[in-house]
Amino acid sequence: VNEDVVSTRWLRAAELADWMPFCGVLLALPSALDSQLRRDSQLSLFGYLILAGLSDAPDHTRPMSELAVLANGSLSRLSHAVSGLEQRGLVRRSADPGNGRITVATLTYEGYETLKAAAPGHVEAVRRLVLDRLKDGDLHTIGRAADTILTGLAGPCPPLDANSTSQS
Amino acid sequence: VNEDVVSTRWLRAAELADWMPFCGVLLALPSALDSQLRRDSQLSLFGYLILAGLSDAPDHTRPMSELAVLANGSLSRLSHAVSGLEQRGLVRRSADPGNGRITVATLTYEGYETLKAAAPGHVEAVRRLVLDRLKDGDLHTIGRAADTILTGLAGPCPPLDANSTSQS
DNA sequence: AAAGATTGACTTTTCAATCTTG
DNA sequence: CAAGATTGAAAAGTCAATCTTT
Repeated sequence: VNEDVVSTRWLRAAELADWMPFCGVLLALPSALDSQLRRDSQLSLFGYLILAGLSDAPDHTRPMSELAVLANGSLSRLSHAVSGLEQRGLVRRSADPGNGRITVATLTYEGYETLKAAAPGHVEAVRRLVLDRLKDGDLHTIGRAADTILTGLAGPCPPLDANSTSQS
Repeated sequence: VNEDVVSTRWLRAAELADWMPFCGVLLALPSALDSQLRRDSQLSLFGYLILAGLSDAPDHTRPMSELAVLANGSLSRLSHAVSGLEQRGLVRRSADPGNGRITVATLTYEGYETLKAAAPGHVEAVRRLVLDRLKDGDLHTIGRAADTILTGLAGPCPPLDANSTSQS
């Protein structure tokens, strides 16, 4: 019993049986949503979230760092992505009048139209791939759980060293 | 009320409130797991899944296409990734004796050792970031739901055209 | 000097084209 | 010609270094 399968050695079988499909969804669902958006709207999922994040804001405008959090990406990733959207005329960048070190991004008219055009297809995909497949109440359970997980993702994940020296 | 926020126009508020954090986890959790593995074990999450997939197989050997499914990636992505692992001596490729068009990947001794060394830290991260934060039963609910979603991800996600012409 | 953001170099992923075997 | 797999070029993402404003 000591030369067990590595991937299962440290997770109990019951945990593993639930973690593995979840992990699969984690890896495969974003790709699927991304593909749909690219195919039907020439927009990445990240790009979509950027436009959506701006559309929610007063004046369709937000500081970059705020937008990065909304779109679940690093500031650097956002900056690169916004450069692309800006070149396509979907977003405009400008310095915040009140604070020179803040850059705000603003949704252009075309950006808004692009988002409006992309939304139905994206939401349809979310329904078809996720919402419609869940049993009643599952979405809510998942939503609450996700909220909790998200909180934990803020802090770093320290390496394990002297503390949990698991026996072999 | 007609110039509503685009991102919320097509999902009911209750759905959105649960979908948004889930979407956040979808985007941010893989990165977090990836970072931990890269930092502590010089392995990507995808690379880890490849090694883990092989470690589960008889003779530590699997056809590429089988491995691609296990690791939740495309064959092309797998091929590139295995090239990297092969150069580092963690995996070996060879033609299947029984069927010349099948390439099988085999875990080397070093690959197995690398996986063994990486596993505790990875599993610890999974616990810390996910499992420990879930309420009793939530993991199982999520696991079942994920299984269902995964099934749906197999088929394509057709574009929406003449069918669901939503009113504005 | 720290916050906010950008940049460039490097790595990873994707997409379409290709190659090889059955 | 279809299945299994690889390749190369282009796109996207990550990381560390940098720049500017406070």
